Amino acid sequence: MSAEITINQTSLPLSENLRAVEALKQAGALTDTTIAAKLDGTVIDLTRELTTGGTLETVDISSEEGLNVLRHSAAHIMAQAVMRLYPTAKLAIGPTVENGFYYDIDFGEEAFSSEDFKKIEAEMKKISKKKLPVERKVLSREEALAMWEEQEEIYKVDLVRDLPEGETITTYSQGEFTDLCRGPHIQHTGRVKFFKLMSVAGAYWRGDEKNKMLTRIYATAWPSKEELQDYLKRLEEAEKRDHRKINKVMELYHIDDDIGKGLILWLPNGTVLREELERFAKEKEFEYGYDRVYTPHITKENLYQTSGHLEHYKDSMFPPMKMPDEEEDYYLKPMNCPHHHKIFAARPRSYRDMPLRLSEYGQVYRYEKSGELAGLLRVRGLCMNDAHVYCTEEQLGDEFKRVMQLHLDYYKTLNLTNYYMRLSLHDPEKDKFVTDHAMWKRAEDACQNGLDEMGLDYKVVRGEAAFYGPKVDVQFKNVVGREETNSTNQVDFLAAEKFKLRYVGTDGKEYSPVVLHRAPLGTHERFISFLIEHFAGAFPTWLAPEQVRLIPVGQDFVEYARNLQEDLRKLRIRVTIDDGGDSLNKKIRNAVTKMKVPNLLILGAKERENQAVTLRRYGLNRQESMSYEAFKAWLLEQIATRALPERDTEE
RNA sequence: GCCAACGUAGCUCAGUUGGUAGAGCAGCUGAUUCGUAAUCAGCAGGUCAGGGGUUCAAGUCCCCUCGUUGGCUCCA
Repeated sequence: MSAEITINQTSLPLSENLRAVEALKQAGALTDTTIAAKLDGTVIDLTRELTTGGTLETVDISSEEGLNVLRHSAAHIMAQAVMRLYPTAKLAIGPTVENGFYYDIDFGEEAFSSEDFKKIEAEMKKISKKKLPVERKVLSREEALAMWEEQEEIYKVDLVRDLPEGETITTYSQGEFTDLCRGPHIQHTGRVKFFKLMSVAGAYWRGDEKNKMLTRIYATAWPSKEELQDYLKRLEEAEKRDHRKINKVMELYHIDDDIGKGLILWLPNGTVLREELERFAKEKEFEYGYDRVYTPHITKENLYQTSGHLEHYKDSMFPPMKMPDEEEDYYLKPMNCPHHHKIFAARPRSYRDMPLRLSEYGQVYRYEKSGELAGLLRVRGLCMNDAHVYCTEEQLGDEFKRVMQLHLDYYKTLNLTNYYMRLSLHDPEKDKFVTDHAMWKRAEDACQNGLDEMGLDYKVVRGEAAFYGPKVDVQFKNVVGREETNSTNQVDFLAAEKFKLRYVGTDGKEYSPVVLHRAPLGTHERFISFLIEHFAGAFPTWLAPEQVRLIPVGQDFVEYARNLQEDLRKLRIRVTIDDGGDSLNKKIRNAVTKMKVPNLLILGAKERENQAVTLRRYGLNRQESMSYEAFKAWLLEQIATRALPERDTEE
């Protein structure tokens, strides 16, 4: 027996309708496993939810979940199309991901590339047109194994073998195609009409480097043509904001083959961004009671033996430098921590020194694998907004919160909101972590309580902690959807032991300090790549490589412009004059579309007579005439307060 | 590092079945001196990433190297 529940809107949660299902069930009217709910024309099999014993109240199929079902079904259709065209291919897994889905496939000896997308899409369209009904079957473990073994679907066999005892094994079939799947699925293949194969990539079976590399096909699917087109349009728009694209026009940095991949040459414009950020950090850190230090870029081997980095992270360090007349090797430093620890240990410390906060924009080098490098996002030479806070265990909670507050200050000034916080705790099962569980617990509580007391949202991840302690990472999603850690705040109670860090307490006895590692502004490289995309290159005045551009309407007014330029430069304003032969229109166009200069001053007879300027700000439609003195005051205020750009329309 | 794709002028890209390189923008020169998003004309610019091979002939086909991109793995 089967039943269908019909609702009118995709966006409407199903819980109310599900209540009705439950009522029917209790009345004994529904006993079979083929109950389906109709979701805006798309029929979804709710069997899984109904048969796994969970209460129906917990199943809230919002439109987003409906999309997932659609996409998962699209993955099946793609797999079916692939099997028709490549009968010897072996299927692995095909889950949904944000905005789409993928399927991992072993094509064996056959070469596969995006050239083949067209014929797969054509075959998928055929399958869709046939409106093949999707059927669910429950199999015993033996039946399932026998079926996949016969078809030599080795990955499916592997998957079935790994299913936990007692798990119901289900398959979904459409036409000649059957796949191992939990469901739920749409009722027939005709529901999937709007899809596009996006890219092909390699992926290790089960995500393990030692396993065979399979071919992963990424694709997207949507309920309507409009939504599909919208999505593709959004991707296109996002690509325009890609920091590598904007860099080409704004000339911020350069990577040169002769210098090496992942090694950044900062051009004058990019250097301004670095220096302004650094200035900002110095001011903030001064307010928060940090002391600045400088440390060398290389160090003797022994230091990294002490720190444990040579043991844990040797692979991502540049190889050692052999010295002709010294026995010990030198390394380029991959992090600043040990250097700062040595500053702490440079003289005896007392509780009166605590908390000691040492900060540095520290240059480090990491030998990232070549395939992992990406523009400014992943590089081999990076400059870190680093600092270490040495405090007593009693101070830990407050210091932790203070660091988090510093993060929030930065984000507020830069108008960053597209992030989430991730609290990484240790996994007691794994031996990667030190064994002092009481210590871990105290440190983890300090973090968690700190976050809670500050009312911050965060996600807890077990087993992601550093080997020396728990941490809070702030994850940002960049414009093309890649998620990266941009800031970090880590508790370290191992450093004291390793580096023999001690302070004398009020009772004259020696104690170990707790160390906080923190980098709210991450590294210049990654943070700036993120800022370029965040502002789409149209930086606030305080950060903009070019803060003001003077545009005389004709040659007669160049001299007036020069006078203003000279005056503004005395105020440390980054100002240029466009005195070229272009038309006024062209000059404005250049200033707006290329460097996205936040402030343009149009200078002609009117302005010169009144010692005035006409201000045209980036992103604002109106422009304003004012006295030069008034403009200066306004500009300095903008810079001093690190004012955010204003916009007339959402970009 | 692995899988795949790509690499033509500073940038964005054309370049048919192999017959020895082309446009727009940028640059330079000249004219224009302009009041709010591209003034006109001319000039110059390339060992087609590098190396090897097939061929009478290679930007086009094959191999290797380097680099870039999308993923995977990694990310102190």
